[in-house]
Amino acid sequence: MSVRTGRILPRRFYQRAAAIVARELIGKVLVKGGTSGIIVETEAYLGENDLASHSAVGLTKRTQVIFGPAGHAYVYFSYGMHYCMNIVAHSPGVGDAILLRALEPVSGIETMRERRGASIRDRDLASGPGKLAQAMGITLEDYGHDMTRGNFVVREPGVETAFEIDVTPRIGISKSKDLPLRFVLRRAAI
DNA sequence: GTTGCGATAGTCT
DNA sequence: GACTATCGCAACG
Repeated sequence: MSVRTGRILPRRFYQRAAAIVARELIGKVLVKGGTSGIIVETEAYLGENDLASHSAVGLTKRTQVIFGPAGHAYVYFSYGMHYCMNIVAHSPGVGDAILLRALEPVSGIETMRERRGASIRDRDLASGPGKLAQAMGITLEDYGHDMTRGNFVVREPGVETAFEIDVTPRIGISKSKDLPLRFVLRRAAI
């Protein structure tokens, strides 16, 4: 099954504040190899002044990429068992990033099921940060990858459709938890 | 449908 | 040595 998609999002798309990029990533298509999915949930992390952000601890070996140029992948290992996928935003030195929290699978669904488990339902294949990374086969090997090149990119959707975006506080953090920086594609009423 | 909890390892203090 | 940008399962209703 082939799925029509539009152009790769250019570097300048990412060279803006994380909150704006996070909102505009909703409805775009994450593509890696033969797998792809519509981005339906993101969170913005705002750099050094945002205590919930990894960049708040400053420049370390782990956080180097967040302080680099926009449009690169920041992947980290969490809770001893999950990878989480972020894309760096804004300008070098700022430390902005967007966490990709959930996808709606589009293609390569059988590949995703091989990675996630044979009995997993489509809607649960990538319905969380750790699940998204597992379904797409994202690991530390993707740390620093340029998301405007290669076979791991974000594209415009093939067909533009109207949708609404809900904005809520971020999930699973203990600091700065009240900021409205989580963006969710609102499913059309069935 | 919901809530509660244990697993597990890298990173920083 | 504490903490974590999580998940899946088990128990319940």
